[in-house]
Amino acid sequence: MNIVEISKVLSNKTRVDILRWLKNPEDNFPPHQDIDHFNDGVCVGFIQDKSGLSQSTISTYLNSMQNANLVIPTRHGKWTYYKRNEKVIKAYTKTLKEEL
Amino acid sequence: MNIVEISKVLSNKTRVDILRWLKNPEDNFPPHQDIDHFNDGVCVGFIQDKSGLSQSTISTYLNSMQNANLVIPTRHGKWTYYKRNEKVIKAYTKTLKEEL
DNA sequence: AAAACATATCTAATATTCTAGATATATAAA
DNA sequence: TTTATATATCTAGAATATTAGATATGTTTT
Repeated sequence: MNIVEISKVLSNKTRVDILRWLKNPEDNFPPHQDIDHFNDGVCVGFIQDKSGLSQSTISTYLNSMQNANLVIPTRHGKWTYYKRNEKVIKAYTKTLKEEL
Repeated sequence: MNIVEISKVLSNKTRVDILRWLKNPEDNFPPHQDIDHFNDGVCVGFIQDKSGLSQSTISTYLNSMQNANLVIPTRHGKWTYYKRNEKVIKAYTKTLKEEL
């Protein structure tokens, strides 16, 4: 858990938005077609649509968020679903509260 | 209190270090000459020495931290002292814990 | 008033980030 | 096995961040 690396992720509004959207997928995204739940998170396409940015940009963002261990990807067929890594997110906010 | 702006400040190791040093000035800096306390924080020169970066760089950093309301400057004679803005720092960590 | 000192601002070179289009890869469908 | 679809990666131009030297400003000292 790296404060500077995670802070870099959070220094962009869209990436903060994505983390927030993923907190309540039911409220922020339409239901998936192939699976009837958000257990593994939300597919890239939905996140892209909601953000309004390009596919490659969102893929890059999600990759950086994954490198910082803020999200966890799961492949289902041709889709990749991303969900929050609550453990790391909690560790980060805890560390900030204690050490900042 | 702007999450993205504050996260930008925290996305640099030196700036995070500065905030931490300012938490315990007595432990991290030599005593000031003209005033015998750290009530208004630490002068720029000490922070510069400790960081190892140039005067202009540290001044720029402190300015960005001030713009994000993370630190409060006070002028004493020819020195500028910077101290943490605990109110904003706390608001930030609280918001992150609740909303992230 | 001049010199010295601390800090801020200006300027510029280099590095990094942002962002999208093009292309590659992986999977599913026809 | 060709075609379509979803996502990842590559490439590159524009924007922003990093950083320091030079210079300006404000303050104190002589």
